[in-house]
Amino acid sequence: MKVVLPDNSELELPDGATGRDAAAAIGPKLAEQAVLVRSDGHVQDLRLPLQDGQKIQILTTRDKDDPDALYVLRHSTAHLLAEAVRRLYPGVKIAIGPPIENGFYYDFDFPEPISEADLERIEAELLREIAEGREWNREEVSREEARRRFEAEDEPYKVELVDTADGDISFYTQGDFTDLCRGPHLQNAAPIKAVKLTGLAGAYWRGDEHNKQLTRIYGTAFYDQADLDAYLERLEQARERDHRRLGTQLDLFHLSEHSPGSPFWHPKGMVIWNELEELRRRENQRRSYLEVKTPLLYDIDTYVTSGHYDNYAENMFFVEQHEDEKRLALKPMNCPGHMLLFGSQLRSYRQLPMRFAESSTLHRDEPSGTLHGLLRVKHITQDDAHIFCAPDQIEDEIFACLDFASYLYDLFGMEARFELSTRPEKKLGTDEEWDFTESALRNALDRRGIDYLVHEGDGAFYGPKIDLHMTDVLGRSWQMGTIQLDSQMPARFQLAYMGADNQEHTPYVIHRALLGSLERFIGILIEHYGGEFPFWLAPVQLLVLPVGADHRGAAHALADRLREPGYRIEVDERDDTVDKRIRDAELEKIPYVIVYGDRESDASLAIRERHGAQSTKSLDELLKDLATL
RNA sequence: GCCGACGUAGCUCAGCUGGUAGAGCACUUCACUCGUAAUGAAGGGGUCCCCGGUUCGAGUCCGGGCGUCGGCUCCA
Repeated sequence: MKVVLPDNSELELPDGATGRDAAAAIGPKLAEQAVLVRSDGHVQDLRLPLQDGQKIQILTTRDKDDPDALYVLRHSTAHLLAEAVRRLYPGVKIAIGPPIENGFYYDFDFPEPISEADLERIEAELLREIAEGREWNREEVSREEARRRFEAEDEPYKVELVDTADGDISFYTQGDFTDLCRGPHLQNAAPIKAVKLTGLAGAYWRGDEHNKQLTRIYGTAFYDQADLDAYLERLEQARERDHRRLGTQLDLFHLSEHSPGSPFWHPKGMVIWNELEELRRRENQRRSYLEVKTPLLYDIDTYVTSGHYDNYAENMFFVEQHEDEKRLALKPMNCPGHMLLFGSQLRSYRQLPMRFAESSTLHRDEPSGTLHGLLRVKHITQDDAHIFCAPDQIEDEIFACLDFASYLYDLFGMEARFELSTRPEKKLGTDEEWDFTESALRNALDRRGIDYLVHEGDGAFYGPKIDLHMTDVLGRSWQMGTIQLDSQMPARFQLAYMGADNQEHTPYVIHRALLGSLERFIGILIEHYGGEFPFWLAPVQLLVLPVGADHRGAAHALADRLREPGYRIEVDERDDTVDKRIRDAELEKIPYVIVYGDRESDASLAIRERHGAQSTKSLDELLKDLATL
């Protein structure tokens, strides 16, 4: 048989030859360094036979940055971790240990809890294994055989995995440790040149909080110590951009135990907030949204009608009342208020689509342990809107929302990921209704030319949705905007509009927030820009820096001239050196510094941009240039 | 909510096996009046997260609570 190599040459091999045989046929060095076979984008274990005519690429330890090569390396390291843990902690049960982005983990059920201090000795044991040398052997076994072996070893999690695994079952063995695994794996442990155990966490078996919580050990591995060092260095740099750090450094906001999950916005942070609010208001207005304001508190009956009382009560804040008063709760979402507003008058089909926009404050009592800087808060302000429309208007309205969202994210140079979630198992409405609403969303996405992921079964019980996701500086994904189609809530509130047929009809409603919560959006925005906001968002846009005390008067006069058209400008007349004040302006990430001394006049200003680029401009030129930003 | 860690000056952090708290930056004052990333000196500043316990004595040890961080689950 023949296989095709990356340069399109053909390699003649005996029938049944494996990837390793192919590597050996090419050269002994390649055979030694090979880590896996890649074929049409799929990874394949070196130990598996090749097919006649198969196109193959043999990855080696030299492909040290290749994601597939790293994946295999880390997968094998996870097995070594399990071997080490089992040796050090008799009675431990092993669960599952896959490679993940940037590393791997393995889940264990320890007889006694362990703490981070244990990681050190586990890591030492793991390194010892590598130094000692390990080779992996692959074998295929029957389901019965696999089950028998894990039962004999008293590994209940593995037994469960065998029972639910589909396809053939394979085992990988290194040293005296055998694990159920699909592979592929390294030939031996020699290529693992750098390992670090990075963390310890609880994780529910099979990701279900009703199951037992296991102990997860995270780690990472590389083909080269320098790559591990570089990775840790990158992590350190990412922390520099963390919005929590920058929020303090740039004096934008702070969080306090006096009100967990509710940011205190400082004057400079508020500038960004207000600019976003202005953007929201202006763009909503351009798209015929109608701004409204609805109450923060509602009686329980309202939440019973909306369904929040039954489905969301544990996330809501209830207000203590005098005994003779109605019980009230803070709104966790704007929809009930907008339903009541729509229902307060008789509506005609001629008014549809009717788009109510509001960005008032929402409160959600998030589970402790889930709060996270600005990215997960209890005090939420969405750029929210509810669009009431007739069935034949849904697709166009969804399209317009998608278009609007793309406009906003483009404005910031952000790339959001779009994700469509379809009907869940527990749902209201018929399959025909879901067919109709899901296809409206898909059509709108396709028409707008948006690539999207599909999460089958992840929709809300009342309708399908499209979510927008962004990634924070540490690689974690956060939901930003959401566009949800709902046929249930209008009916629950008995909303109706008079149709052309003089009959009452129930409108559909689209719940949509595009930036999502302003708190979260600003958090992501801070990290996106690393604190270096574009001119229009910068809390302080220009700083005038008088060289000596004699120049203070002129500096203030200049600042007044620039403040007039609305620019945010400050004068730094502290008794410090120019160097010192330049440095502070740089740390504050102010876009423009104007140094003003004996050499300057309105006809000739010394402008310094962030990072040091200098130029000379007249005041008129400067004003003209700023107007284009 | 769950697992693990952490909580010391405005910020970043040090404080060994228990003996009554420290640095850098920031702040104030003084001198210097300065040309594109830190001028020098002096000074002020702390219920060591909270409550309880052990102890002659707790920032340090133990228990509980609150908050934060890394994950899990859940969510914008």
